[in-house]
Amino acid sequence: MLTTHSLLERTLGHKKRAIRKGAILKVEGDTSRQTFYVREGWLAASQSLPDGDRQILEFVLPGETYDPTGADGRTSFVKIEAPCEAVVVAMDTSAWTRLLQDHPDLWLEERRAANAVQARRAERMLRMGKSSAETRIAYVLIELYLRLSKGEPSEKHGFHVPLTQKDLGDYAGLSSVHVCRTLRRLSRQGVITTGDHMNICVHDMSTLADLADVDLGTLRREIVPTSA
Amino acid sequence: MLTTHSLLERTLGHKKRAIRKGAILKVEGDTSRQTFYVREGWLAASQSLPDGDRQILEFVLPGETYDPTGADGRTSFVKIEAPCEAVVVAMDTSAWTRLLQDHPDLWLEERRAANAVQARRAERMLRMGKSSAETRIAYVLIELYLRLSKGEPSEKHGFHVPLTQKDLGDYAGLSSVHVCRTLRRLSRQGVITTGDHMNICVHDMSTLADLADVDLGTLRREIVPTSA
DNA sequence: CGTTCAGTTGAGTTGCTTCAACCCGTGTGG
DNA sequence: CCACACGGGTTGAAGCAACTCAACTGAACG
Repeated sequence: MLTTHSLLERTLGHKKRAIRKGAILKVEGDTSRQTFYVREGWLAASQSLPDGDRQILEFVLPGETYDPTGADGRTSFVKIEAPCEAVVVAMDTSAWTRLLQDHPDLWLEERRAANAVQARRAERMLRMGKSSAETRIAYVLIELYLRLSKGEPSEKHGFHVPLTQKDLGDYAGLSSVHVCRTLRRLSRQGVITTGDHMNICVHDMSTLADLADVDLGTLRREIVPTSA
Repeated sequence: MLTTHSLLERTLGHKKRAIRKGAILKVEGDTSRQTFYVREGWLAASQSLPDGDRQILEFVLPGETYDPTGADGRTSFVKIEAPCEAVVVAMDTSAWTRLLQDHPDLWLEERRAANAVQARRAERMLRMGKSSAETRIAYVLIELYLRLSKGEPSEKHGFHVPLTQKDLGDYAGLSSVHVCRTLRRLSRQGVITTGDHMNICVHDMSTLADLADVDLGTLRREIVPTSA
């Protein structure tokens, strides 16, 4: 089975670039038509209001690609930055598109990944529109956990989130102060513990799932692309 | 130029179905793998919380297609309903996918449409996360106006929204009561007037754009697919 | 040892929600 | 033909969740 990963490792691996924390890979409104593939670390795709408020639309995790092209096929309207150190491959979108058209397997895989992105945004929007801060944070933690553990459930449910609480707030639609309060409340309830630098350990996954209004199995099938 | 519209009108037109207002075309979690093409009227793709709260993710307008497939390639996790009378073509997603692979033009067109969907969700999420009710409503009105007028700016800026205020609220992330208050405020300010059954007329598009934190030209290029 | 950056916590404010009442146009059945 | 119910819109009042502002802590770093 040809996967995005194996193909890119073979053919484009030499183009990889190390990215510093806080680096901006692409600004809103430029026309360079790049598609990004993340090998290590995370990227954040965000959009901002004139007053500077930022909404993070998507985190791009290791092994994922992100094509920020807008509806005119030329311009990208999102900003892409690195919330932590990362290693990425930046490739020309038209080359990438040709590659996809030549490899139906790959195309299907990317189509599913795109569906997963849609589904994640949908779930997050649902909670941004209708749910409390506790539900939003619980959902975001579960989403990240599922994506990071890619269907291989670990025993400890511990994972590292290489983000500040401000970043997390910009993803969940909350202020950093309220992210802090909400994490503290979850931790006081014994659902999670937080370690240094946003190391999060989930102690009671089923309570967290309840808080997030989520069925774990269903959500996994919905938002984590299956390579099957 | 082969377009989705012309192709579907020729080959699939006979499969069209008339849909009654309030009809549910697809429930959350089914596996029927249908892609919808809307000829007349609107469809709404929504997702709900266990307690019944609903978030409308996308309106599907005449001439648009919508594929609700999730990340596992089988199941759809969104509900699709008709907020008003509609005429749609429901086709098998795998047939549709084959069609796309056989027609690169079509594929590109749909890819751009998908990019536009992403961009619209991004803009809406940005405002749901960071903006006031006034901004959210102003944005939604402009989004719908741009999509309905498809790059052909009309003089009068009047258009019909076949939705209840509850529907609009479920789209913008507000209660129906607050949608009402916000529309009244906009109308008191002279920016819009509202007629019977949600006939909306924008009198001061530039003020509305300011309220929405939007640049009209940029937004059009971003969220309205170009057939060029 | 001072500075900076992220997290934590308290106090006060506000914007949106909920609840509830009322209006109006439409449909419907006695 | 009138009575009534119903759905959707409008408005007021009250409550609360999340925000802002601000002060403090601790860790990291030159």
